[in-house]
Amino acid sequence: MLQADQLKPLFDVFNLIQPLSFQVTEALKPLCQLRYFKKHEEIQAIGATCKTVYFVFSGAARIFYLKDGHEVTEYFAFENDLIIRAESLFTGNPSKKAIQALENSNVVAISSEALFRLFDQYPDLEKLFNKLVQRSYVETLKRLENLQFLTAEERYRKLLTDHPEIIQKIPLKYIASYLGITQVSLSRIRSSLR
Amino acid sequence: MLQADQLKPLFDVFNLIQPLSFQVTEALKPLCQLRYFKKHEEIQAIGATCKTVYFVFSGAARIFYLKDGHEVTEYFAFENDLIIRAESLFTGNPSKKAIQALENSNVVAISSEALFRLFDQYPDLEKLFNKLVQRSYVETLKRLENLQFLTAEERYRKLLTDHPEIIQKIPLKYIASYLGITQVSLSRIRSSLR
DNA sequence: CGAGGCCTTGACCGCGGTCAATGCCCGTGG
DNA sequence: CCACGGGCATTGACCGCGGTCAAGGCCTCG
Repeated sequence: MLQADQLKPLFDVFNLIQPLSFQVTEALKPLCQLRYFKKHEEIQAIGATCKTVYFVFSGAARIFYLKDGHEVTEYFAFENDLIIRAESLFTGNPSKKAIQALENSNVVAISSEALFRLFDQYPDLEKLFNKLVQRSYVETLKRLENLQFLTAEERYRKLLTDHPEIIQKIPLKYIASYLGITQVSLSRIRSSLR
Repeated sequence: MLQADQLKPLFDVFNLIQPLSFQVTEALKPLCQLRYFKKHEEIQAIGATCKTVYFVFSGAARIFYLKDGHEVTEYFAFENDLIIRAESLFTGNPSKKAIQALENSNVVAISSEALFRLFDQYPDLEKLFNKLVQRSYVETLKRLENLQFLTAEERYRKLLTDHPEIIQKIPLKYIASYLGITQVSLSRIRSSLR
């Protein structure tokens, strides 16, 4: 079970995005399940409909899907990052994507149904959720621009400056498909930069 | 000025996404400005901060930006489609993107500030807006997947089946950059399919 | 110490880019 | 009405980025 203030760091982040009253915070806490996953463990499987909103509490995770038999990584999440498979959560369709722990991780899991049920009572909670979604959307738009008109090398350099934590902590094979290239090409790009 | 029920078709679409009470509808109407743009006319210029939510009432429009001196099309909007430059509207930063009419078009323009001010009073209006944003987000995710791991030809074929209206109505030079390729390559792809 | 996963490197090739010439369509003015 | 000009699409020649296939080195872990 949750200890009294175990979730405080996460709630502090929420408050920076959308100030939450004491009441809202107390209503949200019981929905937060802290779950532990070992490195490489599956947090959600391909084919499940997304009915849970996750936050990385400690560790790291990724969203990936299968394309012609090999894995394509779509998103990396670190501490306090939101993880949703929007194309399933917002449509109700089963997701083709899986969520996997990349390190031993603690993850906060919130039932989306229970969360959404609180929205009428606590508009600020709805606002928080929507602001988080908006941030994800803006991030996705940036990635789209990069994929649309940068070379593989430019995309790698941009990742180096914008998200050095990814380069440091994540195996190259996952980074390659995230950048839209093969492991082999990424390896060549890296060696050409030295 | 707006005639009595001129906006009805658009509001009908809204109601399918999120049912709106008579009161909400009446509160929203005064915010809706119907504006006319000629083909090729600029609806919003590059550099402006996005403070307006647009809907295409009739006609067509696109969002584009400049990359190394030439235009990259990011989005096409047709009847009843939402147009926002999310990366500016949600961050408050000036947008590097422009909105342009592709045909003689009627566009519904809503001040985002005025709209957001109604949200506390009319939660259903906020829900409608957020559902529209969620749809845009899901669309963007799909485009990202396509760009990440389909060939140019596969992306073109997908556009043919998913959005034939784009192929029919939009000049190829705009479609090319939307697909992440050059006009020349698109031309070759098209000829190879016959 | 062996097995397997991850990264690197080499050889080769094809998709899509650039540059440039040509054709086509359409609006404008003589 | 035709002549001209400009924008859009097509086509050809050429090239380089990034893909595939395969071999080899290096860790980690059993």
